[in-house]
Amino acid sequence: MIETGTEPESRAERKLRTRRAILDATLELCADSSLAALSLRQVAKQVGIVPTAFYRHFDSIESLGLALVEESFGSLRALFRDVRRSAQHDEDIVDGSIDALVDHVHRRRDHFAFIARERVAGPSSVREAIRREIELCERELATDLALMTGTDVWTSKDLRVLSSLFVTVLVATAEQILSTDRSEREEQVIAAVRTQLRMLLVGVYHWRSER
Amino acid sequence: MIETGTEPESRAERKLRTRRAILDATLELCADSSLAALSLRQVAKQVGIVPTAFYRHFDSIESLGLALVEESFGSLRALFRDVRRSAQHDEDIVDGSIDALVDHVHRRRDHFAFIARERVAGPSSVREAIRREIELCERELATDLALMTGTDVWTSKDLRVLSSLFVTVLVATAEQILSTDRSEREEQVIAAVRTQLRMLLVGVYHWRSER
DNA sequence: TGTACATCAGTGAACGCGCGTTCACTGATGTAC
DNA sequence: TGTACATCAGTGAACGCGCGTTCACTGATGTAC
Repeated sequence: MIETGTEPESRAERKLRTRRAILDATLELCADSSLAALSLRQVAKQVGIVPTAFYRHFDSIESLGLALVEESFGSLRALFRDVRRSAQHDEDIVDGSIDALVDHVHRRRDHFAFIARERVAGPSSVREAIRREIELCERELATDLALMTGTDVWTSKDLRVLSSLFVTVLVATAEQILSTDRSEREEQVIAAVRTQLRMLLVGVYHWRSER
Repeated sequence: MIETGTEPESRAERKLRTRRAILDATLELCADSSLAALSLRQVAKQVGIVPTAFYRHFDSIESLGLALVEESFGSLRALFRDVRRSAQHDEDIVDGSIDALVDHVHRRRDHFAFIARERVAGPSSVREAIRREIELCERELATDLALMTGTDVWTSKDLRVLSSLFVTVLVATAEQILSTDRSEREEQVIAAVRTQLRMLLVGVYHWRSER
């Protein structure tokens, strides 16, 4: 088979491209409102297909939401990987983690905004899916923390509780960065979080688990 | 004027009662979906008035949302008052604060659920109003903390940052309690938060502000 | 106290609009021979 | 390679429905005299 300059697109490829366009259009529209307030027709219009063509890709807006949860947690896992990496290599764990967080929120603002919103306002199946993913992140972080601390001082239960607190602070910080328009204000948010994590680390340093 | 057994209701009183019914109906309907997904007609139907009568009380669903923010922060301020009281009188600040939080979330579940959701998913004016109220809470808490700690050790800036961290944890805890259906799971959440606050307090105890 | 008029919370018909979903279809792409 | 048929992403008309908002209204309550 002789290859011509422009590759013809197969049917499967075209379908994937449309699916991609639906996901992107939904993220874009969700920047303003929540999934629950989004209509199938709005999405179709944004994509440039007829409303009924939507059904070739998703059953409903809700199942589209579940697909977006899966996709968005790609970004979040990448963030956690970077935070972990910074904890191992950087001289300052706090600054490294915050830099990673800020960087990821800026780069995939759409994913973070989607998760932040649908985490509390989405359809219950979407909320549950997000809750599950966040718990997974907490467990992974607890495993990493176990390697960094002595198990003689920290029980696995306390590690789990600590990692949950870290995740809470990270989520809250991401939300604050998202709702911050002026970059001057963002500097303040970052400085505040830096201090908060330092306070927390002082507590961690002196903590002894009851056993 | 001779008083009869059943007091006749004045026009103003009736109007207030309908307004109350609209606010209650909205809180009830918001338990399932967000304000943005709520229609004026659904609210009117729940109240038992004709859709157009809604306009006698509110311009739009959005201004109704702003009224609910104001009302809901009545509950939250009461919570903060109780947390403050427990901090002064109880032998254990952490347990006292958590008890107050759990109690308030149970008693005004509707208000807390409304704020938790609309804080991120509501119309932008509602989000801003909630943001403002939460900042107010943080400032009040910082003032209280100033009385409890020596200002020689804590700068006012650090107190503000610390109170922001406390509020973040309280908000996250309220959200977790709200999304917890089984009471067994709630016990776990409470136990985890208790440990988290203790870790944080250890940090606070050893903290020295840079100056 | 009685009367005449003003106020205004709530009514009900009507409007044009966007919604999700159905259905039969088109025509390019893929496959079997 | 050529042909005949199958697949299926996307089309377009149509449906009944709930939406926000307009408008003229009703009739009980309130007020001025």
